[in-house]
Amino acid sequence: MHHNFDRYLKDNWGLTDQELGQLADTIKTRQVRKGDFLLKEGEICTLVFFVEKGLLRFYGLNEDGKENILQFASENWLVSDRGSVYFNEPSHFFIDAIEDAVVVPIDNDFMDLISGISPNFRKCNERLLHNHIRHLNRRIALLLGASAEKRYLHFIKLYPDVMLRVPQWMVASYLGITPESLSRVRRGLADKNFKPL
Amino acid sequence: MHHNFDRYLKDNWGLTDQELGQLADTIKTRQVRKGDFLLKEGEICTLVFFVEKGLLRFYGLNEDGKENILQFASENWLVSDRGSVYFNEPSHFFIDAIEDAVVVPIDNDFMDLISGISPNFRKCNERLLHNHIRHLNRRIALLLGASAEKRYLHFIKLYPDVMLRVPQWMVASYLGITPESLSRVRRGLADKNFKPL
DNA sequence: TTTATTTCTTACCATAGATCAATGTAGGGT
DNA sequence: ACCCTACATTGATCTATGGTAAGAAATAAA
Repeated sequence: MHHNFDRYLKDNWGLTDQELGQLADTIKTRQVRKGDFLLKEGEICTLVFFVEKGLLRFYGLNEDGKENILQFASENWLVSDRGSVYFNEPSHFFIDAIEDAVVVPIDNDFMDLISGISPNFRKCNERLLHNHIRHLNRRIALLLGASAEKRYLHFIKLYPDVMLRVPQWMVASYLGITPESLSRVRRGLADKNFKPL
Repeated sequence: MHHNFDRYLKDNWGLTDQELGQLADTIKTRQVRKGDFLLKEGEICTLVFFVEKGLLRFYGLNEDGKENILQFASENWLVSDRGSVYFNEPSHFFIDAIEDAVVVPIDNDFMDLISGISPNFRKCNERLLHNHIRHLNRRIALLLGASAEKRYLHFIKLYPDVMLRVPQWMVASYLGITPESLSRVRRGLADKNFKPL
């Protein structure tokens, strides 16, 4: 089962139905249960994961052992330590499942296969990378210059769906604050009669 | 004068001397004086700048009008709002010169030209993008989980050269703290007999 | 040189967010 | 129903960093 991935290949990587047919056999899915790891610190990340269903997180540990969530990935997102994949280096990060999930693991062979089959795959991939960079830049700008409340408001506007599916302490971790602080931020907003959704 | 850029084309974008010859005419340089802007908020960024000489900064303004420096770029670095270039969107950022500088502006035509000439240009560019993403991820992880002092120590280890060429308040802006705080952090380190360099 | 201008430091106080501890609440399993 | 575990809230206090203001030091300008 990988309908989402098929659609993704068409919409984002510019494959035709016919090209898709050629790949059908090579596409496997992988079941992941809540809490399972797809990547641990120190390992070399060899795969990019497409999220067919469920919700994953990409995070690191700081020196005090606290988790810092860099990215959430729900349906139709990619998640990976691209640096580790590309440079064959041990990763500093973890990937695990927040909900039971189904992912499509994409390895370099598969990438080569696609780029052989589909002429504009490389361009589409480049577009993804640029988009990724754009998001990271925005995130950095917010971390540098915006208060916890502003970052929270930005987050729920950008990822309202994720917001509803992850525990609050993970949102806090993504925002770079403690769960207690996030709770107070929310309280503050509620007092100013702010209505999420 | 663009020796650095020529070497860069060979070392990082895999061009041969011969291929380089074909491009020679199309490569122009641009003088920039301290304080001059290469990009302002609201403009669509159409160029990627290679820094032949000098030092630039890439930064944004938060709602209070405070500058948040996302990146410094000294000799042999690229600087640009890639998101704006790629998606033809108005940029949220500024690029200006911290020192008098010489840059090589790279437009999309030039990119197309290179990718026509050099077979492995696309791969090399992809490598750059991945490297960029890797840096941004590390930066985010630090902003989420490390103290001002840790971030500062990381910065001077990673960019000792930049450290010596920019005013301290810009380093502070890069770290996401005030100049006063950075001054105190440095004092604290000095008291613990920390010796930079 | 003298005078401006910018940058850096220091001292004092303010505040956002952290930490610790207690309580509340909801869902799952038995 | 009960207990258990995970999560969220709240209060009290603490700490890192921010804000302000003043002065020192460096740099540029006159």
